[in-house]
Amino acid sequence: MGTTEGPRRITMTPAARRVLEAAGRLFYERGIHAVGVDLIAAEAGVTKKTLYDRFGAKEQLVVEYLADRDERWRAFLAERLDPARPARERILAVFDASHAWSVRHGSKGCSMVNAHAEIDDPSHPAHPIIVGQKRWMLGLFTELAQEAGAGRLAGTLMLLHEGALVAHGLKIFADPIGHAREQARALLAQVS
Amino acid sequence: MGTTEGPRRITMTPAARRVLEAAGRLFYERGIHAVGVDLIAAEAGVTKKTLYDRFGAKEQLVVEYLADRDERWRAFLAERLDPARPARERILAVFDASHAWSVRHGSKGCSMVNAHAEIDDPSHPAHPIIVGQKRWMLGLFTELAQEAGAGRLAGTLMLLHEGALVAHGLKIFADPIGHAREQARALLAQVS
DNA sequence: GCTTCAATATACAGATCGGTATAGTGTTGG
DNA sequence: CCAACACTATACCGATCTGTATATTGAAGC
Repeated sequence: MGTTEGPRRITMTPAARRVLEAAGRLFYERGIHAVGVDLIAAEAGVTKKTLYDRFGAKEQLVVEYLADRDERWRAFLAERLDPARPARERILAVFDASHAWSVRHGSKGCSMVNAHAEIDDPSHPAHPIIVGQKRWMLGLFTELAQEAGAGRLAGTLMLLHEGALVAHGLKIFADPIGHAREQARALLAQVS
Repeated sequence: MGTTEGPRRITMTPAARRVLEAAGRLFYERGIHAVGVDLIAAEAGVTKKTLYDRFGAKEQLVVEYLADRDERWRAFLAERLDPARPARERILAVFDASHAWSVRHGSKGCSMVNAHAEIDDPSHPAHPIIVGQKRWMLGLFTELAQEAGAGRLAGTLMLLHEGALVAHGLKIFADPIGHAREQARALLAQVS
C-alpha cells in the first residue's frame, strides 16, 4: 500500500531534475497558473526545448510536481514513524513531522490543498494525487488511532492536522501545529 | 469592530452586480488566475468596457469578490448567533452556519484559503481581506470560548473549523463539519 | 432640452501564454 | 567511428491575456 503510482514515466536527467526543483519552488510559492513555463525553464537554467523534451506538457510537469511532493512527504514521515514506538507517540510524531517539514519547505500551507484550489476538473490527472494523499493520511490516522485504542479519534486528528496546516500557512496565530499536537496529546490521554 | 472596510469604492450599478456575481462564481469554482475577464464579462452579459468602467482592473475585481464574500459570511453568521443563547450553543452555531453556507455556496472549501493559495505577494490588496477574516474568526472563537469558560479552547476550535472546511472541500470523508461540531461539543462538555 | 452616465458593440494593442521548429554541440557506448 | 541522446540557442506559431479606443444608444435629473 505505497504511493498511488500513477503515470510518471519521464526520464529523470540532470536537467529534468533542475526543472522539477524550480517548478516545485515556483508552483508552491506563486501558484500553478501564475507561473509560466518560460520562467521555470529560465530558473532551472534550461531551454524550453529541454523542458518539453522531458515533460511533454506543463500539465505533466504539474503532475510530477505533486507526485514528487507526495513521495517525499511519505518518505519524510516514514523516517519519523518508528514502528517500535507506541501508537500514541507515533500520532504525535506526525504533527512533529509536519512542523519539521514546514520549517524545511516553507510555510504557504499544504501544496496539495493549494493545488486543489487551482484545479476544478476532477478528471485532471493531478486530482487523484491530491485526493490520494489526503485519503492516505486519513487512513494513517485511522490505523494509528485504532492501535492506540482511540479509533473514533481518527477524524478529529485529521481535522486538527489539516486545520493546523492551513492556519500555519495563513500565519493567523503562533505555532498552530504545536497547538494541534498538544490538543491531540490531551485527547489521547483521556482514552487511557 | 465590523468588516475591515478597505478601499472598495466602486459604483454598484446593476451591471456591476452581475459582474461581481459571475466573477465570484467563476473565481471560486475555477480559481482566480484560471478565469479571464472576457469570460466574466460574457457570463455576466456585459461588455468588457462596462466591466472596466466599474472595476478598473481585474485585481480590483478580485478584491471586491473577496470583500463581498467576507461581508456576506459575517452577516450570514451574525443571523445565526443569537446573543440571547449561551456561548456554548453559539459556538456550535458557527459550525452549523458553515455547514449551511457550504450547502448554499458549493463545496470547494474556503474561498479565502483558496485565494491565498494563488496570491504570493503579501502587499496584494486582497491579502488583508483574507488574513482579516481569519483573524476575525479566531477573535470570535476567543470571545465565545472565554464567555463559555473555556478560553483555552479557542485555538482548538479554530483548527477544527478550518480543518473541517478543507476536508469538506477535498471530500475526504463524510460530513467533516458535523464531525468537527461534535468534537467541539464534546470538548465544551468537559469544561462544565 | 441638454447634460450626465450606464450601458452597448466592436475593434485593437501589446504582452504573455503553452508549445513547436530548426540547427547545432558535446558526451557516451557499442 | 558513429549512432544515440541530452542539451543549447533562437526563432517562431496561434491563442489568450489584460486593458484601451471609438462611436453609439437610452434613460434620468436639473
